[in-house]
Order: sequence, then C-alpha cells, then structure tokens
Amino acid sequence: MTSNSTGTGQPSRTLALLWGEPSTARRRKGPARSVDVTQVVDAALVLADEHGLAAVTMRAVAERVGVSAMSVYTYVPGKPELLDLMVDATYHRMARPTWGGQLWQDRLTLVAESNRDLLTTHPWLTEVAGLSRPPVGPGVMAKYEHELAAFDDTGLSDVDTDAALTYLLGFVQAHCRAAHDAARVTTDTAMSDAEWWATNQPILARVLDPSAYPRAVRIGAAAGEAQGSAWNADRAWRFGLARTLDGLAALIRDGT
Amino acid sequence: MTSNSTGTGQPSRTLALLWGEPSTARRRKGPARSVDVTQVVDAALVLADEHGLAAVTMRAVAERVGVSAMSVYTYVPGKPELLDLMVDATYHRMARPTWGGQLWQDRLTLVAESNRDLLTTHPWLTEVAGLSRPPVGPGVMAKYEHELAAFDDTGLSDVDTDAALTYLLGFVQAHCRAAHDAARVTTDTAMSDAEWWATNQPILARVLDPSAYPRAVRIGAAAGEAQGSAWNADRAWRFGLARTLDGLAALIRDGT
DNA sequence: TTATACGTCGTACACTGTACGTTGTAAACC
DNA sequence: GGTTTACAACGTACAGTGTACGACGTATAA
Repeated sequence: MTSNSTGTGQPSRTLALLWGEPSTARRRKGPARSVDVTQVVDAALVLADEHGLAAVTMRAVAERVGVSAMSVYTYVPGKPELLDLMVDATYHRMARPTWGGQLWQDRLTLVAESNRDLLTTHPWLTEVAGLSRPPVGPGVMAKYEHELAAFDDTGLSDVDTDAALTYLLGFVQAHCRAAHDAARVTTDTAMSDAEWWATNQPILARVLDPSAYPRAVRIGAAAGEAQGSAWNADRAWRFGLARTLDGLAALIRDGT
Repeated sequence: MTSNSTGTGQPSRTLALLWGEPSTARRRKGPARSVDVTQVVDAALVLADEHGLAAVTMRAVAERVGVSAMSVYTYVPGKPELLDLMVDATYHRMARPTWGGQLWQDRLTLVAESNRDLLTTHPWLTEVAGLSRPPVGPGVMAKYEHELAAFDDTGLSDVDTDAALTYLLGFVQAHCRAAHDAARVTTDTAMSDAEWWATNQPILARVLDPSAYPRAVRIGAAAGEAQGSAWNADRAWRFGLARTLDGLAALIRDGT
C-alpha cells in the first residue's frame, strides 16, 4: 500500500465505524478491549498533525495507543479505513459559526477561510486522496450541511447550490495543496528559495533563453519580483478567492 | 519513501538531466551505457499510463528497460527525480496549437480543455505532489510559455497574467483530481455506484436523519438524481469552467 | 463447569527505495 | 602496448511498509 487512498474496504463496516456502532450496549464475549476506536483515530491524528501523513504507520499508531501493531486491526479494518475515520473526525471538529444576516459574499468567504484554516492546521488533509468525495460520516455530513446553509438565500437551485459549494471547496483545496507543496519543497530540501536560486542560477541562465521563452522569462521574473518569491500564498489566495466569488456572482443575481 | 513527491534531490543534477547535459559529446571512460535516460523515463511513463503510478517501481522500470534494478540509479539519482523527468516529458509532448484570432474566452477554454485531456490521459499526474510547482524543465517551460500566450491581448498585467493562469490551471487540476478519485473508488472497490448504494442503503437510511441534516439530505438527493450518480464529471466541468471564466472576465474588462 | 467467541500479540511475507561492494570494461596515460 | 583508472552493471542486503496467520489467554453464554 503505497498510496494514501480513502474510501476502499467493505463500505458497510466503514459506515458502522463512522457512525459509531449502535450495538455498543451489548457486552461482547471475550476479554475487554483495552482501548477505543476514537483513541486509535486520535493517535493517528496527532501523528499526522505533528509529523506529517508519512508518520502515520500502523506500527506508530499502535505504539502510541499502547498496543501491538496487529491489535490495531481489531479496531479498524485497515489503513484506508483509518484514513477515512481521520478525515471525518477532523471535519467533525471544525468550528461551525451560525450564519447571521451577512451578505452571501461574506458567508462564502467565511466558508472558504475556515476550510483554508483547516487545511493549514492539518496539511496532511491535502495529501489524502479522495478528499473531493469524502466518506459519508457524521463529520462530513455536519460540515456539508453547515456549508450548504451558507447558500440559503442565494436563490440558487439545489443542484446549483451543490455545484457551487463543490466549486468553492475545490478552489480552496487546490490552493492549499499548492501552498503545502511549496512549503514542503523548502522543508525537505532544507534549502531556502535564495539558496536554490543561487545554486541553479548558472544553469538556468544558460538554459532559459529569453528569445525561446519570451513571455515565460519576462512574466516569471515579474511575478517573482512582485511577490518576493516564486509563489506567494497570500497573494494567490486573495486573487483566487476574488475570482471565485466573482464567478459565482455571475450565477447569483440578487441574493442580499 | 511513501509519498510521491517531486522536486527533491540535488537540484543542479536534476536540472542537468532535465535539460540534457551539454557534455554528451565527450565520450565517457568506462563501458558504454546500455540504454538511455529517455528510455528509462519512457518505461516509467508506460507503466504509469497503463497501470497507475503505484506500478512505477524502480524494479519494474528496470525490468522494462532490460537492466537490473540498481542500474537505473546510474541514469537517475533517485525516484523523485524520475518523477520530475516524467512530468516534464509529459508536458513536453502536449499539443500546442497556435493561437489564432479567437476571443480570449475561447483561448482560455482551449487551455483548460487541453489540460483536462492531459490529466485524463495520464491520470497519475493528479497523484504526483508538487504539480502546482513543477520542475523547471523544457517541457514545463514550453507549456508555460504557450499558455501565457493565450493571455496576450487580455490587457492583464504580467503579474495578473501569471496569477490568472495559475488560477485556471488550479481549477483544472482540482477537477481532474476529483474525477480521478471518483473513478478509482469504483475501480478499486470493484463496486458500481448502484451496488454501493444497495449495500449501504439500510445503514444510511437509519443514520441520515433528514431533520438533522435537512439541506444535506435534500440537496444531496437532488444532485444525485439530476446527475444519475453522486457526482457527474461533465456537469461539474461545465459548471466550473463557466464560473472560472466569469471570474476572470471580471478582471478582463475589454479584451476581444 | 464447560464451550465458545473474541482481544492480543509474535512471527512472517511480499514489497518498497536504495546503500554498498564487487566485477568487468573501455578510455587515458606512460 | 601495458598499466592505470573511471565508470556501468549487478547481487546482496537493510530498514521500513501493510497485513495474513496462528497461538494464547480471557470473559461471557450455555
């Protein structure tokens, strides 16, 4: 298992785990469980938040909850399902402010910003596959419900509301994934932008012929200088959010 | 190495590989190389296209080019660099139609569509990290140059042009990643949408209380019925592209 | 009390990327 | 022409991954 996929495994078992088995009341037969599914998930979350998704190995999770590696499998069918539970739990804990009488633009901005906060606090979320079609758990549902409510008086049809929300979240995810990637490059390489440039300057100067790539060289340089680096996350965020809201505004005539 | 990262490794060595060492003329000392860097990259590309990114292992690549596993390392410093080369080579082979006198909307649509085609033909591209900040190779540069040219008469500043292109490509990547994820779920599980629904219907019916998630249940059902499935790629594409162009139009006043 | 179901865990397997050392070869030097 | 030397190729090995399997002990059901 090299990929960090989500949504595999027998679905019904996963669903039961997500929604917290109703048959918990009935006492099982064998020895008592020494820990809890939520403890397993929490351990995985701590590892992911503190050391990245790569640090979430079954053995590491096991050690953190104080059981052997294989015992984790009595709480969770496998790693993909564990990732499902992690995603749903993280969504579940998001703050959900009540929507007041703001403009729809302000509400959608809040939706976008709270998702950016989420993906900034938990960067591993941008690495798990299937984020766009997440597992149907209570956290995912609560988040979906809350964010749909932000569209309440936009006058959009149900289908368009769903599409608009998906579109908005798509932007946020793309942005945060790019930001995370950019951050990780300088982290992994242990090399600042300046160092990278200094190292590669000679080769780049020879190879990036301005007559071969006139626009690329000019615009790349302009963008780099204006932003102080090859890519500026805040600037890209403001640009993208403004474009996204403008794009949706074309659909939402009058919504105030 | 569990993640499929890009952009790691000594940069200058990678750059030299990307741009094809100028010192190729000088004959080396030892025995002749039995293959070629491009053959290694091509082998990796075939594996990725036909069996997914997970099938691209150093051993598999080695076998395909007819050398031992470790010999691959005389052509490529490591796997991250191989991924860099794969990305750049794929970009390099994209079709680059000349921009005629179309409207800017039509040109940007073509940019978006050709990128969607690329990511549909090579779905593994959506899985490699760092796609948003790809390696600076000839393929990446050529693609960047060509796509910047699509903005030639939009009247945008250099900085805005770069931001707008990044924004447009961000949408395409987010969309294709979602589409690929959705496709992979039904592939991996070997379970159609209908089967999944049939299996989980009992649990979902009990758990998705319409009074707890009024909008989510109603809108989710509406979206599902309207699209014949939980998510319709073509519909999402048209919606998203229209929104994106509308959003950019707010920036591009008059550009005919 | 016995039988049964289940939690725990050690071992093991297939697979990953790649470090290391050996071997053979072809160009460079005397 | 013989020696030196740099380098391609490769076999082996190691640490690390997810997880299948079977042994063992325990707490409930009969």
